[in-house]
Formats: sequence, structure tokens, C-alpha cells
Amino acid sequence: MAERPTDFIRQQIDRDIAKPDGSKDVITRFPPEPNGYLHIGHAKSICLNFGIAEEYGGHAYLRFDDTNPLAESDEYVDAIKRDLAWLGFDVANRVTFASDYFEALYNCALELIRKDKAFVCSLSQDEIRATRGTLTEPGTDSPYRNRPVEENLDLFTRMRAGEFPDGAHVLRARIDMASPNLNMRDPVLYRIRHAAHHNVGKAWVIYPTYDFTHCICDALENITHSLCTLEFEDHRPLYDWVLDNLSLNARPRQIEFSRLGLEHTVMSKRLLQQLVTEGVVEGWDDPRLPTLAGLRRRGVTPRAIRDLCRRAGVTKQDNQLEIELLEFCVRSDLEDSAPRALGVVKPLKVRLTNYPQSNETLQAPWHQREPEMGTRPLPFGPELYIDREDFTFSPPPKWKRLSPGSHVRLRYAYIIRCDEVVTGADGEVTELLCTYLPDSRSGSDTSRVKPAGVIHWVAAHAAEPVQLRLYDRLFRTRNPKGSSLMDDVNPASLVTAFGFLEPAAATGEQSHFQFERVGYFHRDPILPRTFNRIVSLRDSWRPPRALKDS
RNA sequence: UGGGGUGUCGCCAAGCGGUAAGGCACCGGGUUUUGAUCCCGGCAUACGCAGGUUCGAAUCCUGCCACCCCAGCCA
Repeated sequence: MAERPTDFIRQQIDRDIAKPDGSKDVITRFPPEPNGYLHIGHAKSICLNFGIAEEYGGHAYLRFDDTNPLAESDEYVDAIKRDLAWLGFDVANRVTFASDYFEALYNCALELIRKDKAFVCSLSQDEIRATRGTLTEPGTDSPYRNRPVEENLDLFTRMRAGEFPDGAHVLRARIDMASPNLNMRDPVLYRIRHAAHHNVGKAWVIYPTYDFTHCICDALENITHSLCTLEFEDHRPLYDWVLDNLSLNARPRQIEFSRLGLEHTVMSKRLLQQLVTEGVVEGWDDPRLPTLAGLRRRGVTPRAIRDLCRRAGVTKQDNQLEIELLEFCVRSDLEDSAPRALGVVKPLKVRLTNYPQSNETLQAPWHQREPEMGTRPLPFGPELYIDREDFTFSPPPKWKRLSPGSHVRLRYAYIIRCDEVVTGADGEVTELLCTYLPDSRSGSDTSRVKPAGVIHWVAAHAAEPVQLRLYDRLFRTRNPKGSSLMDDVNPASLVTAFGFLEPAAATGEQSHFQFERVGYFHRDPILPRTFNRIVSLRDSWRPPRALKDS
């Protein structure tokens, strides 16, 4: 569909595999921690890792980074697998867990201890913090830093055996407490946690930290390129240090790229959690959320998400994509693939005064340019609904819809003329009395009348009442800040309308539609008779300024 | 006042010493039984700023400035 990306990461890989004595393998991994739901930012990483593996004829693992039993659960591993499959990446036989390597990790720790590169530190968490120094001042050595190897071995073995309570000891790397890189100030490698782990149960009471685990797992899986986000750049020296001091033979290269940012939403796990907990949204799959579950329920397609990631590119620059780009990707996918349907959002009754007291059934294509999608029956009768927005008493110049005395075509059907406007006590338009042109039927029009425009409609006798959920950006601000998050919520992020839909679409099983002239909608997978607006149609119509109101 | 990064059009993003790709957005025009789609055209004398090197610099050097990340036994 489009040519292969040439971002800086692929350029680096090209150089790596071009080395005369180097390996031609390219193996990557997507390493989520199973402690939350995936969002569109993760999609960028997924597309990158799996995309590269495929392009270079290698493979990618889905590896759950489950080293913290307190936060992780199977609920999330299932959700993450589901999201990956939905996005279009098949990882059935390449799913691993950091916890698969706990024994190997433990042996690596032993090796470091024997080489006197790691020591058991018995300082409390607070003491470790206090002796770490600050951004501008060096830390101070732990009093346990020079424990003899044998004592370290003994203590570490007993840590594993469960002889000590949480927090009593940790295993630390012996690097440099004066390093300007805080990550190198004797970082913690193992901590004691008497907690059940979602995968290994109670087999372990000591758990390795990310810095120790990640690089080793990468090496064990022969990952060649370990792609991660920018905040891990400072960890790369540690990543390399650990592997340099171990006798593993694989040497993965860590490369960092910037996260994907999207305007009018938030991506942090904490903030998303807050929105769910405080009931601002209805759940992790609320269609206003940037979670993959939310986007899926909204109706955003995997293709659109992959297209977005491709168009956004991969760099080290901080970025905030405009939601217009996402909307463009959605529309451009659905333009060709979504069947069309007629649906009315804000119904206004129309009575055809000269139409016989009977109904007829017209035929309309599901998609004008895609004849193979077939046609559907479209009921027509003397009473119809049109959208209130398609009628005005005083039309501005170039008004292409209905107004007193004007002609308009009902899409796929007849041309009608508005003869009379019925208003209620409060002046509100309640009904339009129109006449239809019998010889103007779509496809066999001999009326020679040129209507002002074309509008959508639904026959009253066959109209299916539906709930239309009109979604909009969750936050008013482009870059919502955690501090004022709640005040920034867009009160119109969800507007529910009760409209009518043509029966073929309402009762069929197709999931995505374009309601003509309105927008793209997705049949809600849970709520009956409910359609979520994925995105509106582009609308370049703007009334002349002076005549804006009607 | 430490370390690590990043600064090219409103938003993304190519560019890798030879004289600013592309996409989104936006603005015109054409086609159209969706004011949609589609098609055509426009849209950075300019690359954070200031110097320097060079015949030639967004690309090299120096110095500033701005923004992001780091002081979890989270990842």
C-alpha cells in the first residue's frame, strides 16, 4: 500500500546487518507489563517492533514484563493478547514472560556476585534513597558495599529461601555511587517480595527489577534490537553494563524512540485509571478513551490505527499528533469499506400530501462505487423523517437543502417540494407538508426538475428507532494537564441522540456504516440498538457569515 | 549550578556539505443524486538564536536559548 518506512531505527538496522561479519537476523520484542490496558501509544511500539521483524524476515515476541507481582494479573495478559490480535499481529507461538526466566535470572545474579559485581545491601529503602545523592551531588557508598563474596552468596541464597522479610535486604550492582547517571549508582537488582505472582505463584519471594531483567531476557531471546521509549535512554548504560559483566553471548542493541502523543487526550496509565475510577468515562473500553479497547468499541479500525502509526513516523522528537490525522485515517479506511445507510439524527417529520396511501420498496446500493457490495431494500412511504438541520425557513445563499418552496432530492428516491410548514405553539417546526414528483424517481427521472440538493431520510413506517452516541474529543485542551484534568473534560464528549435508521442497516449484521451525509458509525458490540459515531464526515459547508442564523 | 535527549511550515516528518520531499490541516478551482469521496492548483528565500569553517551549511565547529526525561526495592 505504501512504501517501507526509512526511519532512523531502520537505518541503524540496515547498518547493523550490512556489517560483513555481523548477523543478518533481526529479532524484536514488544514488552508490556501486564498491569494495565494497551493504548494507541502502545500501538506505535507494536507496529514498530512487529513491522520491523516482518520486513527483515525475522520475528517478534510478545513478552510480558512481569517482575512486579504486586501490580500484575492475568486479566491484563488476556486483554493485551486480545488487543494484539485485534490490531492484526499474530503472536500465538511467540508469547513469553519475564517470569519464564526467573531461574536463569537468578543464576545471572549469582554470577555477578561471584565476580564481585553485586552485593547484598541491608540498608532500608529510606537509607538507600538518602545515600543516593541528588542530581548534582554524588551518593555515598553503602556500608555493605564491600561484603565478602561468600557472605553475599550466603545472604542472597537465603533471600531466595525466604528467610528474610520484605525490605530486609536487596541485591545491588556495584558500579559507581558518584556517577552523574543516577541509574548507575549501585542500582537495586533484586528485592524481597512475599507476594503471589500471577504466573509463578509462590515459587519465588525475590523478584528481579526491570533493569536487571530486561536486558537479560533480551539476550536470552536473542533479541537483536531492543526498541523502547526515550525515558529509558538513561538506562542504556546499565543495560549494557549488566550484559557486559555476564557471560551471555547475545548482544542486543537498545534504541530509543519518542512516544506517540495525541492531542485532546491523555495516555498515562495513572490518568486513564483516574478517568475510569472517577466515572468520567464508563470503563476502559469507553469509546472516548485512547485505549485500544475504547478505540475498538468506538469503531476505529485496526487498519486506521496502523496507518496512523505509519504516517506519524518514528523519531526521537517529542510529538503531539493532531486528532485530525487520526480522523483522516479512519475516514480513508472506511470510505471504501463501509456500506452506506440512511439514518436521521434529529428527526423532523415530512408528510407527502400527494403520495398514495401505500408504501413501496426502493432498492439502493450498499456502496455506490463498490457494486459487489450489493443492494438493500429501502422502504418509502407518505410519511418520512429528515434531519432538522436539513430544513430552514430562511435559507442563506447556496443553501442546498430544504426550505419553503424549494426542491430537494431524497437520496435514492424522489424529488420533493416543501409547500407548508407546520409549527407548534412555541414556534418550533413540527412537520413539513410536501409534494413529491412521481416522475422523479431515482434512476428513472423524467421530471427535468433540478433540485437544490440531496438529503437523507427514513420512511416513518419502517423507521427503526436507534440510540446514536455522538462522540467528540474527551478534553477541550490540546494538551490536558493532570492538575486540571477534571475541569478540562469536554461536556459534549458524549451526546446521545435518539434517531431513526433504515431497517436494512438496523437489523443486519454489518458493524461499520457510513450514515450518508452524517458520519461513520459503529454498531455498539454491547448495547442494543446503539450506534457509536466514530467520526463525522468532513464538512466544508459554512454559511455566509452575515446570514449564519436561520 | 549534574547527566541524558530534542529543536526543519499550524501538526507530523524527509534531509546525512551542493543550494528545503511527503502527509495531515488550511485556502482556491473542477467532477458529483453524500456540501462526502475523487481530481487539479496554492501553501517554509527558509531549517531555535548568534558567530565561525567552506566556492557552497538545515547538514561541520563554537557559544547561547528553549523544551523533554532522570533522585521507585515501578516499568
